Amino acid sequence: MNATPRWLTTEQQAAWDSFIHMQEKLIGRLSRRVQADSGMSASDYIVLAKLTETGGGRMRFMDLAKLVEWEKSRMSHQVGRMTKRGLVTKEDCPDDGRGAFIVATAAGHQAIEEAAPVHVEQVRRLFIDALTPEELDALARISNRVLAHMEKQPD
Amino acid sequence: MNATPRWLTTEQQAAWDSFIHMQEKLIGRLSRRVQADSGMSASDYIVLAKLTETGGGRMRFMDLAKLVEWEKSRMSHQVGRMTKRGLVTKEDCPDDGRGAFIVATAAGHQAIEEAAPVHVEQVRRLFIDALTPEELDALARISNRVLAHMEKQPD
DNA sequence: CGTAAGTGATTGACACGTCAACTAGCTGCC
DNA sequence: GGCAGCTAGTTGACGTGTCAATCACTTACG
Repeated sequence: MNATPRWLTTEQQAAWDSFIHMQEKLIGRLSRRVQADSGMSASDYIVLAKLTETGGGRMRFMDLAKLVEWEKSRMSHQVGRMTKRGLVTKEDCPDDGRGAFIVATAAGHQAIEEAAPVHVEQVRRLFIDALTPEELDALARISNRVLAHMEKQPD
Repeated sequence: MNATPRWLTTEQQAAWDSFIHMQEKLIGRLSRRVQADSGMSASDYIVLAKLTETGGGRMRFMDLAKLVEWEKSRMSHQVGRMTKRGLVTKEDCPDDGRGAFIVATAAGHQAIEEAAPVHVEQVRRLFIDALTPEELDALARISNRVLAHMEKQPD
C-alpha cells in the first residue's frame, strides 16, 4: 500500500526546476531575438516558416492550424494581424464556400527568407553549441519519450 | 576556413523540433490544468508558491521579482490582478517610502496549499513518470549545461 | 544643504492567447 | 427537397506580457 508521495524527491524537484528554468530562458531569448532581428514575432515566424516550407506559401487555413497545432481561433487572430502587417493575404476557396487559403505575400516570403538563417544561427549559438552530439541525441530521445508518454495520459 | 553551415543537420533539426514540441505541449497542459483545478493562472501559482515558500507569505516587491526572474512591470501588473482576486495585498514599507511588501492573504495561503499537491501530481504524472531516474538526471545535466552556456553568451 | 543620479514601483498602450458564442456553408439521411 | 448536425472560420471579451515613459523617494557627492 505505498501511496504516491505528496512531494517530489530533491533530485526530481531539482531536475524539474532546471528544465523549467532553461526552457524559459531559452525561449525568451530566442523570441526576443527574432523580434529584434527581423521585426517579426515568434508566431509570425512559425506561421511563415510552415506556410512556405510545407505549402509553398499557400495553404488552407485549417491545414496550417493543424500543422502548427494551434486552435483555429488563435490562428484566425494571428492571420488577421499578419494580414495587417502585409505578410500574408487571404483568398477564398472555390471548392468550399466556408474555406480560405492563406497565402504568403512577396513581403512575407522575403521576411522569412531573411529571418530563417538568422534564427537558425541563434538556435545553434544558444542551444546546439551548448551540447555534445551525444547530449543532443539524449535530449531528443527524452523529449520524444515525454511526448509519447503524454499522449497516453488523459488530458 | 570552414564557415558555419547555414542550416542545422537533420539530427540537430530533429532534436530541436522534438524539444520544442515537447516543451510546448507539456507547459500547455500543465498550465491549463492548474487553471482548471485551482482557478489560478500559472503565474498566480508561481508567485504564490515562491512568496510563501521563500518569504513565508511576505516579501519585498523587487525581491520577489528577482526571485522569479520577472521584469518589475510584469510583476506589478500581476500583483495588481492578484490583489483584485484577493490572493495578495500590498503593504507600505516603513524603511523605504518607495517600497512595498507583497503579502499573501488567508485566501492566498489556502489557494496555494490546495493547488500545490495537485500541481505536483500533474508534474509527476506527465513528466517525471515518463522518464527513468537516469533519464531525468541526464535531462537535469543537459538543462544546466544549456543554462550555463547561455549565461556566457551575449544577449 | 542641495541637486543629480539611481532605485522602487506604477501606468498605458499595445501584441498576444484563450474561451465561448456565433455565422455560414456543407453533408448525410429520411 | 429539407433539416439535423458537422466543419470552417470569425468575433469579442478578457487575462496576460512587453516596452517605454513616468513618478516618488533615496542616495551620493560636491
